[in-house]
Amino acid sequence: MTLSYSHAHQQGSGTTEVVAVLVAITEHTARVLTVDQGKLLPNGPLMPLHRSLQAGVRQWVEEQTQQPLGYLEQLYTFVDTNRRNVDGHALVYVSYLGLVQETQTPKLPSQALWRDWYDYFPWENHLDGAPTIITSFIVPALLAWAQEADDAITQQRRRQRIELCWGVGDAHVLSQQPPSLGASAASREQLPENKEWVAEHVLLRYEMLYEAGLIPEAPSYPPSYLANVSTELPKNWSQLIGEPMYYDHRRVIATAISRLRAKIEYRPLIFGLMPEVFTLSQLQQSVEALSGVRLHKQNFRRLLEAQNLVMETGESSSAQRGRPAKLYRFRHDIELQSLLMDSKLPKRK
Amino acid sequence: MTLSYSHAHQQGSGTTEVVAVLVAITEHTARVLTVDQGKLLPNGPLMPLHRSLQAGVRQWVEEQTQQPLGYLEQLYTFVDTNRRNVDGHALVYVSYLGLVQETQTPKLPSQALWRDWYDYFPWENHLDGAPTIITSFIVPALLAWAQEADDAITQQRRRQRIELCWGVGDAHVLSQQPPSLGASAASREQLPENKEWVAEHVLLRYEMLYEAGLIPEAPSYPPSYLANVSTELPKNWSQLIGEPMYYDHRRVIATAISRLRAKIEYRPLIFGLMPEVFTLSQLQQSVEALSGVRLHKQNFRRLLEAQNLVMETGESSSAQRGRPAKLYRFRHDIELQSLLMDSKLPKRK
DNA sequence: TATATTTATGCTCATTTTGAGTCTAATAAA
DNA sequence: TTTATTAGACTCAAAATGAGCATAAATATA
Repeated sequence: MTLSYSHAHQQGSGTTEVVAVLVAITEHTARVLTVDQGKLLPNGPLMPLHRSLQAGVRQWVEEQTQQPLGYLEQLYTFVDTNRRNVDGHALVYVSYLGLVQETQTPKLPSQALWRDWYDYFPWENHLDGAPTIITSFIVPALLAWAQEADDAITQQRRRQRIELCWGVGDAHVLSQQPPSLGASAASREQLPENKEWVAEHVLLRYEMLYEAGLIPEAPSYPPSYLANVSTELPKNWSQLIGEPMYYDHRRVIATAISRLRAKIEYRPLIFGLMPEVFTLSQLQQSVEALSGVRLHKQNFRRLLEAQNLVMETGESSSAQRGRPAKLYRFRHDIELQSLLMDSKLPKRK
Repeated sequence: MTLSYSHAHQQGSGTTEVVAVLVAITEHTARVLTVDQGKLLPNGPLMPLHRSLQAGVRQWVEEQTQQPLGYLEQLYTFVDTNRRNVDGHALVYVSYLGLVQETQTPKLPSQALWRDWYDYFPWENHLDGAPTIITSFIVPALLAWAQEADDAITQQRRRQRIELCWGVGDAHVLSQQPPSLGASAASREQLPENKEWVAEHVLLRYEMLYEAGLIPEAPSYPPSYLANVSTELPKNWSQLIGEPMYYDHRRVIATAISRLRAKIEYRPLIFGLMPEVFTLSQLQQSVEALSGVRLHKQNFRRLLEAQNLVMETGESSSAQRGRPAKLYRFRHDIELQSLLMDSKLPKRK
């Protein structure tokens, strides 16, 4: 692991760093801003001159990325015991989620780069259905990991976790359930009867892969237990499993996506990512880009209308092929309400 | 402000501290564990030997309070620029929420003390209806604060915030709306028509009081703007507004209550606060103690049943006066599911 | 020009969830 | 035995949800 310019400061006396996950949506794609060839998030030490953590984040982000950032929210605080200051104190880093409007993407410095966030989490993109990698490789590998546990209770618990996190059908099925009595009826029930995919469990899924040693950042990667069972990682596993990052920055992104996907369901955060005017379809596509799943169009509109968050501009857009869409803007007069009010989104289509 | 034993360590080179809000429910009352005469939360510096933040919290809490703690979750990270180490770095403190089971309350050291959390937030207890202090003092004082703003827009925004945070009737009413055309119909609508009290907005409410300079911790306390208007704080304001704490520890508790009230709606956190066996009424009372509002009994039970989180023990309890209640215990076989599954609670009665 | 294709938008309908009420059961205290 | 009190079963209307059909207004293509 090479030390990049952006964290060469770790030699000093400070032990606190801020790290930002900046999110924007361009071309219907959710992106995060990275530095150092996509291997790091914008970051910097908290310094005595900073009057708050937010101030520290804003200063470093603007310096490293020339990006004006609007909404900013604290995510989580990590400790990295592998990086210590001169006194032996471990590095503490406080992560933030920031939202950037599509239009506000000016000249970036050479080190900064917007990356599709699914480059880091390929399994989280269900816009065109569930990725095949889940059922073909991830779940089998995880089941091997479950089987590798010492006691039967841990094994069962791991299988349950796999089931709930990855929305796969009965874990019993996948873990060789003995053929039951009513053969015909039973085999019907053993069809790939998928459970629910919960979009906001991004962090749980990442942490499970990490724990199982299936991603390069994990200390136990590559996993040794696969040798004991019939499962095997494919040759191109390192591509399939997404791009690795330095330190735990990929986990920080997972935290950000989780938070964003969860919060967008009941707070109109999407405000912070849209341009001034937009069509309802664009709005929906943006939400879909974040959540990674398709939504039911009519219900999406019904909910929007009920919440009274947007207003027609009177104009319409013929940018697309079919019938021109009305243009809308957010109602800034209810800005404050929107921060407090619950505002739900429809379930997936 | 006196320096207590528990933070005499601030002279060293470390800049990171952990602070814990430990919550327990005893006698149907939600309590937090405090040290230093109820003026501080258990806290301690993060040291090089700690392998994680959690480890640091557990070590300090157990040392200062002899309290075994189960569930532990990170809350928020603050910076205190008033406290700095020898190198001039501001103190960073990471706060945690911990849940303690009622039964596990052993001998406390002399400095540790369980306190009713509504001692610090009297306005948050709506178990016997909305406290009179809200409409009689808090809201009038806040409206005076709104009026004190420079421009009309800020004034209106503040009134909106007050309305949404405190569930008071139309801000128009309280802020002298000009008499409308249909006098009789209008006066009807201007009755104390209460809006919704949102239990989980604890932090927003605390921060508004802080911003308005109405609580002792605020730098601008006591507020000067009250002289300009007819409103006046009562003599015993300092008692009415709850007990102050050192630093921002009261804000940390507000953060904890907010998180707990919000999360209990969709995660069965209440697990971590109950004894092994309990009646459904006890369970409901515990939830009510946390949320500060009464719940609809029948709907509470319906929801519990739907989620299948508890099972009958077969026995029943005649501890109370009326009909004996069946005893239940949590289903530990679905422990993991419960961490993931959504589990909602009914709205208030 | 006619027709298929796209996209936007309005409307319906069955089902589930929610809020709130009534009624019965089983005990202790009076 | 009566009364107060708490537990717990059942009902019902209103609202929210998930999923579909139908129509409108444009573009692309035959």
